[in-house]
Amino acid sequence: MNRKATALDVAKLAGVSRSAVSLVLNGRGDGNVAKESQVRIREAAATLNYTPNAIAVSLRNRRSRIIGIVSDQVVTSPFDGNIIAGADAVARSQGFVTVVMDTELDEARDESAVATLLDRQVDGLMYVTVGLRPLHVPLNMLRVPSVLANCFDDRPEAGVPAVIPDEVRGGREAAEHLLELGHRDIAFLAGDNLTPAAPRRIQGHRDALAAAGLPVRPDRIIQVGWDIDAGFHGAMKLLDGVAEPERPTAIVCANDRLAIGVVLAANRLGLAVPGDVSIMGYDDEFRIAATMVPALTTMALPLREMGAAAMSGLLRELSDEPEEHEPEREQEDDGGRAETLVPCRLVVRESTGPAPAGRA
Amino acid sequence: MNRKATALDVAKLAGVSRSAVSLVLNGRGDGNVAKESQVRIREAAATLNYTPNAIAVSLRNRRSRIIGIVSDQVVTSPFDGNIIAGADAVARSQGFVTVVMDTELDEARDESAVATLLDRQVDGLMYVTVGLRPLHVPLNMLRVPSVLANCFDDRPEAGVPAVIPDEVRGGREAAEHLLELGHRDIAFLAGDNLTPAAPRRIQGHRDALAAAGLPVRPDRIIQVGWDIDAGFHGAMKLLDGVAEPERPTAIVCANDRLAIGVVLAANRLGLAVPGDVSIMGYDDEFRIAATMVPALTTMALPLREMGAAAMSGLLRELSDEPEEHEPEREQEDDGGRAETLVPCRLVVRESTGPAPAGRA
DNA sequence: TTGAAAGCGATACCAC
DNA sequence: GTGGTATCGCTTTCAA
Repeated sequence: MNRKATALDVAKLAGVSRSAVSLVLNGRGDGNVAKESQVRIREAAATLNYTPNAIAVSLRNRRSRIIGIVSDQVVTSPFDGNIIAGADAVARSQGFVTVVMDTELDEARDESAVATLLDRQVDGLMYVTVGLRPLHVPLNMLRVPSVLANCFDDRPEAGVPAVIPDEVRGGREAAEHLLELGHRDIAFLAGDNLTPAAPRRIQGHRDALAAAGLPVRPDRIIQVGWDIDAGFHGAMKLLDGVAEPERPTAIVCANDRLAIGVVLAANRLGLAVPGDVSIMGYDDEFRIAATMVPALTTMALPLREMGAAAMSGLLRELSDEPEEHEPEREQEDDGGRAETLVPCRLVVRESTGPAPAGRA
Repeated sequence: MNRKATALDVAKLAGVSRSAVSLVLNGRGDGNVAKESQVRIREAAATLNYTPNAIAVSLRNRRSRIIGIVSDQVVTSPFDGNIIAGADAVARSQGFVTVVMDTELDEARDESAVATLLDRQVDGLMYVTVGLRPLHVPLNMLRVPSVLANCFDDRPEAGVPAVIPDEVRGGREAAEHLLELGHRDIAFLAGDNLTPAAPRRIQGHRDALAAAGLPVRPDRIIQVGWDIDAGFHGAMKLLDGVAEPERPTAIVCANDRLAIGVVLAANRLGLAVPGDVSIMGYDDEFRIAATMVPALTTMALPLREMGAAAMSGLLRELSDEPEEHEPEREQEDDGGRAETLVPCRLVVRESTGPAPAGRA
């Protein structure tokens, strides 16, 4: 066990040539190598505890069965890690492994991370971000099949397929849930527009209200921030000292931390959730939404699904063009960059309920 | 740009041999290659946009300047990502890159993750966990210099250095903060003992009370769980319907989510924080502790520092034995496995204050 | 000062 | 059916 065994060691022990070893261990033995030799080779490999040196294999084959994942800060931040989990599961199921490099949001490191990965002969690349966002893909990413998860390149010529959540629909279905519960005065709390997630969710919200024939009051859409304190202050503005008929009966928050702030405010004001006011979150943040008191009704981001879909697409592309990557063949079949929308999932828990009597 | 340039291309363009290229580009040009050739080589490399094929280099050198990081679920869970950030920063500063593989808490994948990394010729290995925990290091990890971050192997023969937070001291200093504010009746809320973090923090808490000559009431140590709802119910037990003189004036939570639950309960009961009861968190969870209402006083886990310390130690070991790793030389200088304790950091915010008048 | 040649470990073609 | 050999891209030693 001192130094790892090589194919040559196996060959010697089995009394055959290196080529025979290679053929047998790669499943191409039948019809090429005598059955008897095959057995001896396998035995030798087993006793020597032989595994091929992956470096040598990739050097030779110019392909590594490794998918490189570049993350803007998925690894180091608390969010969206399940995108990577979903991607990794799919990759593993097809005999690929993933390695991740995190740039900690430093765009200057994009190119070099990709270069490092490319130098290691990754077969494909995936770029993952925390939160939906547009970006310019690092140019060298185009050298191998690539995919974007939770982000997209809005320059049409980029041509890198993207997998993102269907935020508009998510916003719409959140509102529809509340509408079905009889709410007619629904506020929406979100952060800034730095991420397109905010305007898209709001858009869906508006769509739903409009479809229900309800007016969209501008003062019911509040963009305050993304954290607990923002939710708290936003809710105070909406609820504190406001007479009951003027109070919204439900508040949709663009993430679960905002919702925590809103609940905190409601508690402070002596308002029952969901008795007096229904509160929805968004994201279904792990260890947050489900354990809140009350447990948060929320719109779950399809993180694992997104990662899985992105990786599936990437591997499909990989197997389609087994030999050489042609960056020229830019246009997708549908004549543009492919953008896959994955639907969010409504999770009903305890923080939403019927509108208070008389307000429906 | 179609196919990557190789050293041979550079040599041809510069009109020299491949060896010359190698020498010059690796800084060993002076004294071996004519100054003039050196210039031509560098120019050629630049125009061809040449970077050495990392795979070939590692095959040749049997070393890659890559550190493999195995994570139990740091990547995919929301916690402790900054350990990796800290480690990566140090590695990068010394010309190493890190690649991460996450096992999603599936111990069966430990060995294979390490094997994959080893097959790629990583020069060193780091194992990182979410939350302090004991483990059995994968055996094959001993083949290269390795280090544990946020975890430890309690079998003395393992001999892998570990970097972990000083939880006992953290628990002690949390209590001391409250003691200094005049609190005399302090409760402690934690989760189960599945992670040694709980008993260690409690130990520190007891130590501090004992040192202050205060009794440690068993009913003031409550182990309920790690999530918001656990904090809520624990707090209700402590505070609901309890007459003021019998109520603890401060509650230390073993993480920030528990603290959220406690604040929620206090709000519900009409108790002011910190006016009626002071509440401390632990971890300084990103985007949670600082933005709570009120902002949480907490004991910050030194995640970045731990990652940095672990990586520094690993790289030091790597440069100490540049040639061959000898797994035999097991004993550390101090005669046992080295365990580095990194102190936690008290962060005072708004959720703690002086004990209520008459209760100090 | 320069270049030829020998590996690093594995694969695949091609004679035998 | 089998094994020799070129090759992947680079580093390093050794002659010239």
